[in-house]
Amino acid sequence: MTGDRQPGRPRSEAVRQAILAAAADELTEKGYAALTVEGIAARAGAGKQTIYRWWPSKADVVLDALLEAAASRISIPDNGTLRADLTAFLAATFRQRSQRPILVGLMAEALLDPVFAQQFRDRFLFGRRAALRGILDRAAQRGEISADVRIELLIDVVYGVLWYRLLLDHAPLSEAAGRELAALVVRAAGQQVS
Amino acid sequence: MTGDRQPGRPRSEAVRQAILAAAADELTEKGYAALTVEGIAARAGAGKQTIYRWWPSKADVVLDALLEAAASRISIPDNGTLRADLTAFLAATFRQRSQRPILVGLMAEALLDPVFAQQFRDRFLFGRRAALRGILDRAAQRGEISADVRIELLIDVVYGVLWYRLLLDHAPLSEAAGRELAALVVRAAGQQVS
Amino acid sequence: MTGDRQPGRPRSEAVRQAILAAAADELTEKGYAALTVEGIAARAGAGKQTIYRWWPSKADVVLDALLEAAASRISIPDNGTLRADLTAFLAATFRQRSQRPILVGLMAEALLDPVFAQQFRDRFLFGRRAALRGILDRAAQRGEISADVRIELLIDVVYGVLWYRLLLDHAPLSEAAGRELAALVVRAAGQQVS
Amino acid sequence: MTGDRQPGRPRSEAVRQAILAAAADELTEKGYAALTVEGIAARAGAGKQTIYRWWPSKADVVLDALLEAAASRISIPDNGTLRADLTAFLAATFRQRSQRPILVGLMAEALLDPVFAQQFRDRFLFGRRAALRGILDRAAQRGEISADVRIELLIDVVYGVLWYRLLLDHAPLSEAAGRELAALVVRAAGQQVS
DNA sequence: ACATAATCGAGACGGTACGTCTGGTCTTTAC
DNA sequence: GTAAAGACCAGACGTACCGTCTCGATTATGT
Repeated sequence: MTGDRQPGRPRSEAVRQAILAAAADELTEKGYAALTVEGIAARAGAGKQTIYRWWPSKADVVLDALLEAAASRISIPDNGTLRADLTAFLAATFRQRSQRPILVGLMAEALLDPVFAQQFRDRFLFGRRAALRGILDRAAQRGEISADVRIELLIDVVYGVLWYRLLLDHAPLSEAAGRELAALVVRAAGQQVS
Repeated sequence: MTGDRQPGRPRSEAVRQAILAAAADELTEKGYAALTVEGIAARAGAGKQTIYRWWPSKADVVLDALLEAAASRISIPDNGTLRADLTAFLAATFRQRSQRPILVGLMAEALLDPVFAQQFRDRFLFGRRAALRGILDRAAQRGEISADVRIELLIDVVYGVLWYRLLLDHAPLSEAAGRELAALVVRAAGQQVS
Repeated sequence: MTGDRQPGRPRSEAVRQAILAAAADELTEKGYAALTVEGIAARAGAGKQTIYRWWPSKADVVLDALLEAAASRISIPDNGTLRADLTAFLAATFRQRSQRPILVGLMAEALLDPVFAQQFRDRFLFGRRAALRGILDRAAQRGEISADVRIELLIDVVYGVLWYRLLLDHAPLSEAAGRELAALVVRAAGQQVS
Repeated sequence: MTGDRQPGRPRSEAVRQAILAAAADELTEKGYAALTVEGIAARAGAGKQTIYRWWPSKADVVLDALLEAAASRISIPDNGTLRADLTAFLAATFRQRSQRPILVGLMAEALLDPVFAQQFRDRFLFGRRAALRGILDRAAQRGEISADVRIELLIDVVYGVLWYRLLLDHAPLSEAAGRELAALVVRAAGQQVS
């Protein structure tokens, strides 16, 4: 009746965390582009093989590190109006500016590697979309969103602008920018005049 | 009007084009991630040094190849209404789907290399923004855009959605999608009800 | 008697020998000047890194290959007279004419690279001198060498003539030449008339 | 009757000397191994083509530079005895120790390149041999050299020891060493006891 | 004067090998 | 079986020179 265990030495949780921590440290120190499996292993005091055994690529390690750190999730606000909710959501999102290099690095990786791209979508991006979808769904129930506007498109608009600015870095991701974007989405979602 | 030439053998235009063509070929055959300077040189029948002499990185070669090919620019439509212009513009943009791997590769590079990022912005992205801005400016003169909506934000919305889908590949970039996006932008740009 | 081994995969003896063999083959096929680390690695089916890990330069690889092959050492003859010993020694030395390109190549390298020069002296040339010194020491004990002739100078004479001809290639290194040189050394070593 | 000149711009003597001087300078500064045609051309303010037009390799440039400098030849002494002449000759030779790196470099080149080797022999080494042969021939006429000793072998002994030490650098090339070598050659050349 | 012809500086060009770096895999011993 | 260590094959990196080539400019000879 004992919980069936497979034979052999069990995976070390300590090692796993050491690797994730090492990845995070290397990242903040040198940036994503200079990240190497070799470097992570060396800093973690781990063998390269140990990393390859559990993660298919360095991007997956970083993704795990990101998800590990993202325990402090963005809370989904509920202020009664779409504009207020959106503004709060964007402000909370923009506040995590320290994650920018990580997000940008992972996106670069996803662009170059379709296999990782799916991981990134499924384990990270879709989660964020779901949070936003919650806000918009509630707004729709309140009648704040016109029937002929697909909510998925609104999500694309919000995250599209967000990522586009994250990548291009041509415009600020300030709280004011959040307010402006929220206003635009509200306007786009609302009823047409005639 | 002085005809002063610098001394030494002049740069060979034939070689330049051979390299750009080779880069384009390698790209379509193997994809951006598998692109190497070595491979481009070999296919172009050129020395590696010749590439490094004129381009700081493989990304710059690809960018030049892209710009060279983009002689057949997207024409800026003028149909009298914002919705029609936008729909035509997006349709024309989406039609160049063969460029997707190139664009995605270059964006990945820009994310990893800030120096190249500036090149990419200045020589490519800003050019595309300018085209779109032309359409929106005309609409503004016609009074189709509310005074409290910044045109730059509308550009971010259009290209944000476009790039977000290009990168994520979670939604189609079809003509129907173009129509839907155009409608949304028109709605967001238009006069508020009350 | 402790069986302590250092951790990690041990160096592969098979690979070491494959590299030395490949070096020897490339050498006889193309000559020392055309020898490249790249070529050796390719022929040995080894990575370049593996060569650089264990040898500082291609010359050191060749030197090792030479020493490996020189297991069949020149035996030190003992025929009772200096003239007979010297003649036999030189004949044995000259017989290894196939080594000429190797020796010449290594000497060229030693001339251009002081670091390798020391290796070459210590691991090869001094060994040969020692062999000859054995012969001359025995002759000295027999009283065949005048007290006012330094044995080291005699060694320089023998190997000086040998190398000078090896390098210049202006006179044969035949058995007859060996006899003539032996005779001259005996004469130089012998007692003065008055 | 004018010395027929071919048409076209004549070779510039100034450039020729600038190149030889540049080669000599680079040599003393960086050593033979680090010498490059590119470096010589740059320092001389000359084009690479100009060098390749007149010299087949960098070694030939250096050889010309050496011969140019060797206008101050070693005078052939005539003191009446072989021992005195040889001692003086060797002392004069050893005194030019500054030439060591050049000689060693050229010898290395000759070892690696048979075509240059012939140049080096014919234009330099054989000249030196001839000087020594003059001394030995005179000694032979005076009866100082036994009939059964070939003069060419004696030359090999002298230059053999000289080059061997030049290359190996294991023993000094001092005036004392010259006296010792001269004594040995005299002894070897002289009449046998019995 | 003006063509002809060879030289010169400059530097681009196709190549080749360099020595380094990283990626993934494999082979040890220790636990 | 997992882990650290580190050797191994593979192959691209960016650099350095090679020897050749194409420019414009220069400097002579032969009309």
